[in-house]
Amino acid sequence: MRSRQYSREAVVELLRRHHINPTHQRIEIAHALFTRGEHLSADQILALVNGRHPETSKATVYNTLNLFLEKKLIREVIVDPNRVFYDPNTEPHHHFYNVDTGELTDIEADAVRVSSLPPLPAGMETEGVDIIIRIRQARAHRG
Amino acid sequence: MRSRQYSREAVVELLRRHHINPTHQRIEIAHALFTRGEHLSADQILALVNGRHPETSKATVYNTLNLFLEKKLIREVIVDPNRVFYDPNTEPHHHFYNVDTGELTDIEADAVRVSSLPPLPAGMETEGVDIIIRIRQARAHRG
DNA sequence: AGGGGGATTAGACAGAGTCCAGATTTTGGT
DNA sequence: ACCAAAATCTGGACTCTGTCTAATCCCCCT
Repeated sequence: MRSRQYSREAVVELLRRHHINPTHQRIEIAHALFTRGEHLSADQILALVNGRHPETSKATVYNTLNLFLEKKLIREVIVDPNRVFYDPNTEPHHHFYNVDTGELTDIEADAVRVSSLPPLPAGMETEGVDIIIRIRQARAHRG
Repeated sequence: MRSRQYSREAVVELLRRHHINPTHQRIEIAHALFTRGEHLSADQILALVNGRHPETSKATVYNTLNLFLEKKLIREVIVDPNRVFYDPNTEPHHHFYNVDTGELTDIEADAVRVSSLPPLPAGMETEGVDIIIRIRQARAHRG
């Protein structure tokens, strides 16, 4: 998933597979997320897509990201109180969160084993398990 | 931790133990959190504290909660993109998050076992591990 | 060419949280 | 008790993320 290069055609294909009508803006937004392969905030995406001169409005970026979420093309990561990160990697996986820098790093799902999940409340089902390991510069390495 | 009754004196004692100067407002805010024993948002706390007539400003509620966090009297739970929840339980534990209702429920730490933590990036140390199990009404039980 | 529906837009709006400068309370020394 | 200094609290303006709305645009179909 790391920073693979996606052609515009490949992105169109990807959108189609997820039943998303591939418009210009949607292609650009998906392209930004998938070729970067990184966790990006809506703001960062807005900036990326409008690199040289404005092409896509704020409203469209938000609409599109929510559409992508709904169609399960991407995932959201809620870890920073200030903003949501969007993650092009929908495989089950977890995250390191650097509390000093705000940087997010993937942890492969099978690098962590969670045993003995507690019983769910009656009539409930699991939608997903998020594990966030908050890390920081070790004391010995700090000023 | 569930909804124990705290006297004002007990709260003052608690604050002192955490090296927090116990002012009126701080006592009221801590009292609200600890006798409820629940996850509350800043907004909910503001409303609770100002029950009958205004006593504490929004700025003070935010300042105080951040002070409590710093002094590790409480913990924050980041799970809802719209607001932060403050948790009076600082024992290691995890959460069920009902995505339909926004309700948070504790999971005792030893009800979950995480084995084989991946290696941390060099020079980093763990600050904490948050596990959030997102749950919803099971299909069979939905409309 | 004309019409219809989905997509996009700018800008107003909403809500959480921060900042600031002035007012108030607390503290400590005498 | 009194005063000054320090700490705390306050309202209100402000910022930032995200949503809403009404108008416009674009594209396909006939």
